Amino acid sequence: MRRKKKTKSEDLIDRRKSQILEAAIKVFSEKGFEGSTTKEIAKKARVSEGTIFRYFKTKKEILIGLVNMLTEKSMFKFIQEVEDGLDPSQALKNILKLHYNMITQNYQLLKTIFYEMQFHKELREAFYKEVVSNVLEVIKKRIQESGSTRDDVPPELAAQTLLGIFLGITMVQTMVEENENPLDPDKKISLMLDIIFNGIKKHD
Amino acid sequence: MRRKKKTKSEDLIDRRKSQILEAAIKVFSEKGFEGSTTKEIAKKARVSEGTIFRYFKTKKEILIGLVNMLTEKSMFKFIQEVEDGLDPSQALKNILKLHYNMITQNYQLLKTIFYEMQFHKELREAFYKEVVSNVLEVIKKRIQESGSTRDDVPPELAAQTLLGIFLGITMVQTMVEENENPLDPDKKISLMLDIIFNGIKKHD
Amino acid sequence: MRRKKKTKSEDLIDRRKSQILEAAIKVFSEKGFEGSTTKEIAKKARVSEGTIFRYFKTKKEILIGLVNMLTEKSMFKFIQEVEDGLDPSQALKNILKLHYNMITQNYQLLKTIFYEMQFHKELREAFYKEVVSNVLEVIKKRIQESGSTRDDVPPELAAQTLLGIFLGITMVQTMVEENENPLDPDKKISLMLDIIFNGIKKHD
Amino acid sequence: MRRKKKTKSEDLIDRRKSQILEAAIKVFSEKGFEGSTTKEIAKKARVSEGTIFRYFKTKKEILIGLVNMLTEKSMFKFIQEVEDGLDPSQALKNILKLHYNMITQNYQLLKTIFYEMQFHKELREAFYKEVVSNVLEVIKKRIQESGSTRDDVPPELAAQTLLGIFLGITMVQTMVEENENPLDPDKKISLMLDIIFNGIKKHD
DNA sequence: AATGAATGAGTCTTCATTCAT
DNA sequence: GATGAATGAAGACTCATTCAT
Repeated sequence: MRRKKKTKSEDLIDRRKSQILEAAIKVFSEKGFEGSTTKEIAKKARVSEGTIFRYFKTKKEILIGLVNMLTEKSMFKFIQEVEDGLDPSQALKNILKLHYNMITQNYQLLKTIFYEMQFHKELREAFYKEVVSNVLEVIKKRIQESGSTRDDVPPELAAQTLLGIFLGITMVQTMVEENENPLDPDKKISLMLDIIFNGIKKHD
Repeated sequence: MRRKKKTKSEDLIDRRKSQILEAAIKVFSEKGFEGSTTKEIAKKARVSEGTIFRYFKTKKEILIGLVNMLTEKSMFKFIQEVEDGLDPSQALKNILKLHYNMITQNYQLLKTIFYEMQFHKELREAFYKEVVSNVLEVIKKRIQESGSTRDDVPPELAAQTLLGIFLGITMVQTMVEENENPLDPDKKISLMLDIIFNGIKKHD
Repeated sequence: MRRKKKTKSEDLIDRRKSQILEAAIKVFSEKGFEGSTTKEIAKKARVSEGTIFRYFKTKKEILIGLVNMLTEKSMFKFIQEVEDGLDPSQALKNILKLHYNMITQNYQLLKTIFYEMQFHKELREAFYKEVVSNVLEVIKKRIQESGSTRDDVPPELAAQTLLGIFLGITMVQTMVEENENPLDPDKKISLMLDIIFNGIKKHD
Repeated sequence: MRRKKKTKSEDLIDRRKSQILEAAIKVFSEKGFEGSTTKEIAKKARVSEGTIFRYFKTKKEILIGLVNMLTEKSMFKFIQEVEDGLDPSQALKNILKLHYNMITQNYQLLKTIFYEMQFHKELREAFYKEVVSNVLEVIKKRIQESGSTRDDVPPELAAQTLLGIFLGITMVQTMVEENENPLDPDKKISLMLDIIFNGIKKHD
């Protein structure tokens, strides 16, 4: 109960925090963590610099707040909401498709978070606890229950591989596309999924 | 001949540059680009701060110098030196194994380079020209000449996928391993390769 | 009305700016532009170094701000306020006397501005637009309307000559006086004016 | 004797010094004292930076060396060499014409010297002793012996005025010409001289 | 609670000067 | 004597954080 009931002032606090975090997403996405200034975040959030420090003790805390927001705003949660009844490989495809979009859409921010994780233990822990472990768990479950994966692949590794594949591919593609001509996103994702499921080897 | 013969002073310059770059690798790897100071690099390189700027006009140039070093020191070149006669999938495995080690060993630095690429065009271009395009080319060639890949997978995509898979997996594993127990690297890579070739789907 | 009414914060800004500019006058006058440090200006203005850069984006802007201050504080404007009814040569004398004092009082600063103008286009333009052109215009007008100058002297040249004479004489006198004994300023200016009007040639 | 006889090595020293000073003239003229680097002077003089400091203890000494060179190279001496028999006012005109050219030609350098004099006593003294006092003396003498100047003008002041007039006019003209169209130099100097001799007042 | 002016530690970078070769 | 690599002090400028209003 308590969880859901909030006093007015708590509400206000949350609103202010969100306001700041929304602004931070944009600024961090565009300029990275170090490249962003609290001044700019304040401006974009239409509050004063002082206010920011009322709600977040330090600049770093804003970034951590962002990670928490990611899950609260269920950017990742939806992964668990894919319907259950589906053909497993199709379900996985759906998951991955959504996942792909999410990563694509929040690519800049995620990159910043991923990067800064190296330097800030709190951030690393928050991100792992809030995001990674969930994602891995879901994927793992899906793979297992689909029953269609090879027996010699431990589900953990499969899940990690899957997540890594998506992250990495997205990164590389972003890089490549700036220099070469981009492929049709839909075709691209289909092919990637096909590769993941069937491998690149020719089967006769 | 002339190419290889260097004057004493050229040698010295190179040595100093290396000295600074080696230090920069450590510092950048540990603290990232923005988090590093030229002062600390100087200290670790056991030269004065002024000396750094004799050899690199700006801090950013150090990072670019690092990218060039990566190729010059043939961290990536070896890819082309894998013997030709091998069974193609085995050759690819060898390549990837080496590649994997390289990425693992320089993971922190690569992450920094990848990340900063967003903000520095020169770096982006240098890295793409020196590293990415080469890697992609080699992988593509290998995949093609192996003749064993599916016809419906464009080699470019396959190559990109491969590169991305390795980068992404490495990232995820680094994250995961900090929180869980690491797997045996050899087994891990074998499995990953297997996945890449054969996919995760069960074949009967 | 509105023009003159300033909000409190505008007032404060102006006060801070003035505070810094006053300090800058002293420091620049004493040590020149390059010889001055923002640190010293800050100290003399009793603000932190950071504050300086709140009000002036760069050190150079302080110098430009000084030029604007010169006119805003009507150090030069008064030239136009000399009464009109006077005997023209007397009016000019008054003008020049005031001018002389102003130049003398701000000699060091003016020298710095003059000098740095070589290297900073913005400064050159600001100074020319704000000061020189005005001065020249006024002097020219006065000379013309006095009707008492020779017809073969183009007013522009006469005006330039006048301005130059004062600047140059002030410079030389400053130099000379350090080594020899100074003359009575009033006598000096009278004589100079006389020379300018009547020339150095003996007329019988 | 000793004065004129120089050992070989003294000769060499002088040559090196000249070499450096010639370079310094160019660099200082273009970039001012603070804006110039010993590195650039060294480069232009085709010596190493270290060599510069063999011949001049400090950068400032180069500037002082330049002042001495000015007189030694008789940039100002010629003033005394104007023929004696001439009509006095014509002689003065010649002097001033030469003077004018000299100032014009070395304007940039002189400006730098003038400016830096404020901050360096040694320089100020050197310049006054070597240059100013000479010039003043000559002009004064000329004015006096011409017998054609007004009795109420003390020769010192007349001389100072003259020198100041030329310096100042040159400065102003340089400034003005950048913004407006330049006058024909010959006409300009004639007019200026005329003004100096006859004043700007109309004589009937 | 909110503001935004003020702070000052910390950054990259420059350059006169020194010194080993 | 000459070199030019190395030094390190010093400078302009930035920005997270604080605090008086």
